[in-house]
Amino acid sequence: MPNNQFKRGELYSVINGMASTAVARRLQKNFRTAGLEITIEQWSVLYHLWKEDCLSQQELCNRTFRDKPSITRLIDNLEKQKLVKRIASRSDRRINLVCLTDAAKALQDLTIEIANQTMNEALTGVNKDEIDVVKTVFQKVYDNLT
Amino acid sequence: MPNNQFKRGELYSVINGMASTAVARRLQKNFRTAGLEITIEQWSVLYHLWKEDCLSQQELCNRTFRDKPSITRLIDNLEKQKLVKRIASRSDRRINLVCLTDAAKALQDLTIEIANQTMNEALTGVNKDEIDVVKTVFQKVYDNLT
DNA sequence: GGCATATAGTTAGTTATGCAACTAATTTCA
DNA sequence: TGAAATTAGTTGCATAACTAACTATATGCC
Repeated sequence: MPNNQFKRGELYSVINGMASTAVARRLQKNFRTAGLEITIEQWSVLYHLWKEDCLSQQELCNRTFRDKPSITRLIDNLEKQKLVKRIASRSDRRINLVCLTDAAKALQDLTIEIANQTMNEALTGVNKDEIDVVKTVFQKVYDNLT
Repeated sequence: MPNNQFKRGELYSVINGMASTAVARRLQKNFRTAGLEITIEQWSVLYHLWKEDCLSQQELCNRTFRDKPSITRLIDNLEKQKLVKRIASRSDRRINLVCLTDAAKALQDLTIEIANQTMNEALTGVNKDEIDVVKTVFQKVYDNLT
C-alpha cells in the first residue's frame, strides 16, 4: 500500500487541526454564552461522573483518554470550584473516589443540552450513515494504536 | 431532528478524546524515537512552510487553524531552535515573513516519511471510501461552524 | 491632511497536556 | 513473612491553547 494513496498527511491535518478544534471551540463559547464557567475538559470529566458517580481517578483516566497528571489537575480545579470532592476509598487507601457535589449535579441538564445543540449545529447536513463511518474509523484508529 | 438521534455526545467524545489524540501521541513518539526534537505542533507549522516558504504569521494562522498568540509562540520556539527566521516584509512593516532555515529544510523528507508511516499504522484496515467520508464530514463540520 | 478603523503581531494570565520522577499503598510470590 | 513488583496518585518542567488587552502600522474616508 503506497504511502500517498490516501493523502494521509492531509487527513492528519484535517483530523487534528480543523473539525475537532472547531467543535471544541464552539462548545466552549456556547458554555460561556450560557454563563457557565467550566472548560470543556472539566465538562468531559463531569460527563463521565454523571453517567457513574464516584469513580477513581484512574478510572477517569481510562474513560476520558487522559493521563494521570492531567486528571489530577483537572480534579484539582474542579475541587476549587466545588464541583467535585475527593473521598478516600475505604477498601484501598491509594484510591481517591471523585464524587459530584450538588452544584455539579445541577449543571448536568443544561450543559448536556448545550452540547447536543452544538453537535446539531456542527452536524447539519451530515447523515447517520456518515456518522457511523466516522465512529468506525476512529475506533479502528484507536485500536490500531493502543 | 431529535437530539439523541446520533448519540452526538458520544461522537463528540470520540472526536475529541480518542482517535485524534492517539494519532498525535503516536506521531510525537515516533518523532522522538527518530531523534527529532520537534513537537507535532511545530511540525505542522513547518509542514505548511515546506509547501510554501516565507508566509506571514497571519497566513500561518489561517493554514494551521491556530490563533495569533499560538503562532507567535510556536514561531518563538522554532526560532530558538534555529528552524525558522522572522524577516520583516518590505511592503508592509507590520508583517513578519516566516522563512525556513537550511536545518528545517533538511528535516522535511524524514519527518514526512515518519508521518506517513504513522498514518499507515493508524489507518490499517480503513479503506479509501471510509477516509473520504471522514474528510467530507469534517469539512462539513468545519463549514457549519465558521 | 488627519481622524477613525482595521490589520499584524506581542504580552499577560489561566488552563491543559505530555513526560519523567517521585511517594505511598497494595499485591505477588519465593 | 518480607522483598520485589505493581498500582494510584502527585509534583516539576516544558510546550501549547484561549481570551483579553496592548503596540505599531496601514487603510478609508471626509
